[in-house]
Amino acid sequence: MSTAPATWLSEAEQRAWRAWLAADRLLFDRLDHDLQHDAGMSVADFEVLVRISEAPGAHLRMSELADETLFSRSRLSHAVARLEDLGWLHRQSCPTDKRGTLAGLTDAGRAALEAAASAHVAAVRRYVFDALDPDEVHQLEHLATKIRSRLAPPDPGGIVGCPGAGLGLPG
Amino acid sequence: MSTAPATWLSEAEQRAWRAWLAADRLLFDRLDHDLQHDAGMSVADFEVLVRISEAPGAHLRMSELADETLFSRSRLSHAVARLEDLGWLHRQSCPTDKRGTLAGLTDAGRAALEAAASAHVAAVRRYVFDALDPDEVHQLEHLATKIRSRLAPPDPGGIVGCPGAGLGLPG
DNA sequence: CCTCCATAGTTGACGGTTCAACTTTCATAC
DNA sequence: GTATGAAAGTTGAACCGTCAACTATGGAGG
Repeated sequence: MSTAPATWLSEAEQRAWRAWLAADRLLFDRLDHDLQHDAGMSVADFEVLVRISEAPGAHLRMSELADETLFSRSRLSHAVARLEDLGWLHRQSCPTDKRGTLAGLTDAGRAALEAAASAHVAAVRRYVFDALDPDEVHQLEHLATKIRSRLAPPDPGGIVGCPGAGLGLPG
Repeated sequence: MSTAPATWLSEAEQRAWRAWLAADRLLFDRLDHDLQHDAGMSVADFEVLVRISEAPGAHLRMSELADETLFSRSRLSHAVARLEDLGWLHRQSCPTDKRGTLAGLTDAGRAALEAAASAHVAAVRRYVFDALDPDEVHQLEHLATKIRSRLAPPDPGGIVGCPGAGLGLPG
C-alpha cells in the first residue's frame, strides 16, 4: 500500500471531490435547518410529502414511495409513521393487494406541504440556482445523472400515468 | 400561496435538483456501506482520520478539525471519542491553550487509515471519476465551489504550513 | 391444494447526529 | 486583580436511520 498510488485521485479529481463533499454538507445542513425552523419538517419529510402529492389521488404504495425517494423500506416505514402521528398522512391497506399499504396525504398534510414549499424552494433557489446560469444548470443535471446511472437502475420517472393530482412542487 | 409560483424552479432546474438529490443519496449510501463493510469505519470517520493524518505531526486541534471537516463541535467530540475507543486516535490537552484538545493519530489509526484508503479511493473512482472526462471533473469542481461559496466562509485551505506529515490521501 | 419462496411492510434495538446545557480557560476592560 | 464575555470542548437526551428479525400475503410449480 505504501508504494501503490496507482489508483489515487489526481489533483484535479481531489479538488473536485473535496469541493463536492463540502458543498454537499453545507447545503443539506442548511436546507434541513431552515426547513425545520420554518415548517417543522426535514427535507426528507418534505420529499415524502411531495412524492405523495404528485401521485394520482395523492396516495401511493409504500414500495413505490420508497423507490421514488430512494429510502429504504424501513426508513420509509418509520418516516411515514411519524408523519401519520403528525396528522399529515394516513395509511390504509391496499384494496388490490392485502400485503400493501397506501400512504395518502391528509388535508393537514397538504396544508403543511404548501406552507413549507415556498420557503424551501426559495432556499434551494437562493443557495443553488441563483448562482448558476442555464449552462451550469444543465451541467449539474448531466453530472448528477451520469453518476447516478452508475449506481442504480434508471429513474422510474413516471410510473404513474396520471399527473395533475400533485401540487407541481419540486422535490 | 396558491397563486404564487413566482419563485418555483424551472423544468430544467427541477430536473437538475432531483438528479442531484438522487445521485447524492445513492452515492453516499453506497460509499458508507462499502467502507463500513471493508474497513469498519464510516466515510465521516475516514475524513476525520485523513485530516488528522495531513496535519503536521499527525495531530490537530479539535476546532481546526471541526472547521476542516465541517462537523459541529458536538459531532466531532462524539466521533473522536468513538475513534479513541477504537484505539485509532488519542487525545491530549493542548500545551499552549489549556482549553484546547489535540487529537492525534495512533499507529493503529494510521494502519486503519491506510487499510481503508485503497478500497475507498477505488470506490470513489469507480462510482464518480471513471465516468467523467477531465472537462467534467473541472465542471464538478466549479459547480461545487460556486455553491459552497454561497454557504460558508471560504475553504480554510492550508491553515497549517507544514505538509509532508500526511499520507497524501483524498478526503 | 399445498409447498416454497419472493414480495410488502413493520418492529425494536442499536448507533450516530443534533440540540441545549454546562465547565473550563482565555482575553479584555476597568 | 477582578469582572465579564467569548471561545474550546464535553455531555446527555432526543431524534432519526440502519440492521436484522418477523408477520403476512402473493404467486409458481408439483
